[in-house]
Amino acid sequence: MAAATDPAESPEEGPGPGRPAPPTAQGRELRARGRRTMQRLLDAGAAVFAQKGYHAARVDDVVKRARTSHGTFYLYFGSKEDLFRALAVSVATEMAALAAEFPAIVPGPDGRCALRAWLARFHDLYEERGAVIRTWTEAEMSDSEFGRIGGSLVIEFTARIAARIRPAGADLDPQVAAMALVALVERTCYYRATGSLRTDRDVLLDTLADILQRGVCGTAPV
Amino acid sequence: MAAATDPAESPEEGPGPGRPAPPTAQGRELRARGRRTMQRLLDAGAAVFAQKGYHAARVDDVVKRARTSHGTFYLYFGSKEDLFRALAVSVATEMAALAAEFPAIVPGPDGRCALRAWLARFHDLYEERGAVIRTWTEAEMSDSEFGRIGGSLVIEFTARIAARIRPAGADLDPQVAAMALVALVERTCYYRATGSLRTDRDVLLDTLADILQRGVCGTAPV
Amino acid sequence: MAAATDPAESPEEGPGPGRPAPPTAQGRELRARGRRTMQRLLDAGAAVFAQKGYHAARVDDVVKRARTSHGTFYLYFGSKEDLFRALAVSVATEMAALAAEFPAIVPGPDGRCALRAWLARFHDLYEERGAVIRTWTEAEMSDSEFGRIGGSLVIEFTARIAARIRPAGADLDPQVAAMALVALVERTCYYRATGSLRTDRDVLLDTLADILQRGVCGTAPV
Amino acid sequence: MAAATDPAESPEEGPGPGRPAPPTAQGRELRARGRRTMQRLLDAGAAVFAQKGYHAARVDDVVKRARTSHGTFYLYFGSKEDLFRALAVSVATEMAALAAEFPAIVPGPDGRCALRAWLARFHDLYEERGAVIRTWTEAEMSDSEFGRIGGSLVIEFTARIAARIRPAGADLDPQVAAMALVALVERTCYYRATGSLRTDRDVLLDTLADILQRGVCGTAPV
DNA sequence: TATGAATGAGATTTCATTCAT
DNA sequence: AATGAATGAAATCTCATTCAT
Repeated sequence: MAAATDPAESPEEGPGPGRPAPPTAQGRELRARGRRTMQRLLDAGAAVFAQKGYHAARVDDVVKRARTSHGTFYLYFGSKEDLFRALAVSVATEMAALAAEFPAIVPGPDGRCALRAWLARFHDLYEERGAVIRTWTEAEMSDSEFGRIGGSLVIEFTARIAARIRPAGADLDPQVAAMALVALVERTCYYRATGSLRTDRDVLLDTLADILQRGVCGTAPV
Repeated sequence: MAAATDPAESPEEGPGPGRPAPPTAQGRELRARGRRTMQRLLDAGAAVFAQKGYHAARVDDVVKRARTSHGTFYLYFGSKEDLFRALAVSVATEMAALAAEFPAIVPGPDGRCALRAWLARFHDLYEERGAVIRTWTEAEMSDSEFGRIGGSLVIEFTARIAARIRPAGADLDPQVAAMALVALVERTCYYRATGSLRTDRDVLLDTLADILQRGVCGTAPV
Repeated sequence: MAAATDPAESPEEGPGPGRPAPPTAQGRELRARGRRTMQRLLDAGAAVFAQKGYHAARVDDVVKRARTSHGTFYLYFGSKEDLFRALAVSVATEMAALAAEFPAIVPGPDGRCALRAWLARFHDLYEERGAVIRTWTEAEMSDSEFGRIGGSLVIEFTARIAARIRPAGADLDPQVAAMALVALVERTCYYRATGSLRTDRDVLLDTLADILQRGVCGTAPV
Repeated sequence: MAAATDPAESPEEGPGPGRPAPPTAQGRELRARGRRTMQRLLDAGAAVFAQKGYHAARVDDVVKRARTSHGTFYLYFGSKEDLFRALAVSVATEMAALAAEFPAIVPGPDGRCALRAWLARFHDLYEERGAVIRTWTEAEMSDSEFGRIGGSLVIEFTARIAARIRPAGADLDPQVAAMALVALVERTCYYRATGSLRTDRDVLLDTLADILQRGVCGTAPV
């Protein structure tokens, strides 16, 4: 025989409505040591996700690689998903910045040069950080939140590119053309990163630049 | 770079809105073997909760005592809390039935006899199933749902008793008197069950009957 | 009620016999700052235990509320249990003092008046400090040491009351009667404190005084 | 595309070399009822993998949707992976057949018409069966066996296309160009299938045909 | 005196697979 | 040919306590 408890619930410490949100250290100020540990976890996470994929990656793998403990992991990240999100947001930010600098596609050697330079930047960024992006594709299948992040990244990335394509390829649907461009560039980099495409970096970049300039402008380069 | 997944979600199998609710076997039809296993888990749960209390009880203790596995446990109960709730609801039902049969408190030997008989039934039920009730008191402190179950049990139990007390103790507040009665009877049985009160069952019952009859009717028995 | 002693006087009552006492600051001399910190921890502990119960209370909750750190907590208390014991001993002391002043239950308006005054003191003490007692009930279940403290608190408290009841209710078993009295008073205050019983303080006290005087003396009050 | 073979003809392609083949019914002769059950499992598997992805898909989901039991599942498939492989091999076969019919990319309206017709076939096949391909991408990441199957699917598919591209785009690296083509077509269909790209089917096909014809031949269509 | 960081044992829960009928 | 029940290894996460400064 029991009675109702006091309904009053920690009024001054709730970080928001709903569930109390795990007390991660991400919001707190961190000392030098803490920042180092967190960075070790981020690096280890990137490596493990890249190697095994999101689902097969074990928190145990991450903490072993970061030479720390489970307890410490959960001091900095509320969950495996939380760590992944931190990595993903960081990559998404860099990607958005890159998209903002996409050059207008114009005929001629100058246009080709600018386009190739941008493609090189994309390629190198993808080579360095693409593991997270590839993992993303996997993670999103089952998880709803990732889907939204991932989907909106593609959409935003594409929208920025579409804005630059418009003037050039007047007869193409700019949204579709931009999406096609993204598809083309992202997947070829993906194939090269995963080993399906064994080609020299410069050959790939040249080919992509050619195809894009021709495909959008409808002219052979020079 | 990823894109949004198909938002369509298993349309024909959702058991309700919100979270999908763990696929416990409690709703399903069970064969003889399954029913036996479930009963073993219920019995083991009652014993372990009684011995260690809700928080200290480990699912591991329960499955060991029921000679089965963790996997099987979660086949029948969605969580430790779920098992406890099943036990609690069962006890609450018995308690409510007992409350419904509370006799009017009236002076004289017949009234005392009926009252003592009811007290004996309560005492024996408490001795047999009280472990869950005691655990309840513990569990409710931290858990909100239990609080509601427990609180409403006390309130309902008390209300039924209050209805029977009214005619007799005209000068007492019936709600308070009923609550006092419940407090008195439940706690003395509790003290006896936990060993704080080392008294013969019959002495306890006689004393309780005396105090109640006098306290409500204001007359010495006989 | 573990013959309650002032914690300041018993630096040797460590976590158990045999083991070395934890290096807490409870025995040491404390400067003004230290005393303030310790008091903050005690206050925070009382609040958190009351709100969440013993098991659900986190050391983290306590140190956050006391605006200090984990490290500091363990400077003053050897463990979570140690903090709770400090609070419990303090309440036990007050309870023991109150029990010592329990008035003999006698018929007539003077007896009723004295009884009601004592009940009021109990009620108000319970309202202020009862949270620890309620938590106690929970902690008892799983922890053996508390069980002994808690059980002996009730036993000692009851014994003191039993000594005062004897003359009055000659035909009742005094130990049982005293235990019944404790049960009745403690639980009704509990129900009121937790919200199961929504009654005016004075109505509750009047009803309790009536029931007790009648129940023990067998006479209607005046 | 792991030189795709009809599963009915290859009963010996077990779970791996060395290990004994699981006692599935895939190699056995099946009566009408057995074939129906197996088909139900295949259909259910396709649906569940498409909806949840490989890792998040539960054997339980599959058997529920197929209205059968776990026991039955393992009568027909040695493992969850085994079911997925059966689906994948079937899709791979269709894809290989489609690749074999890729038309040479040539300038002019006839070339464009043939190209567009092939793209339409690809698009519709992807719409119908692409869920498995998308899942593949996910499964690849963590599982080594799939990695090989998936990678070789792309490689074979691309090689077949490369053979047809060579004559046309003489100045492009044919392997890279073919891979680019595959990337472009597969991903845009993917984006449309997953909802990131909301465009009319015909607009997409027209744009793709334009880009490809221009990109490979370097001429504006007509 | 104080503290942020680190720890790791141990708790709950999941789910592919096997068993017995 | 079919199935409900059982399994247990392995995964995620918690939190009282200790450490290093």
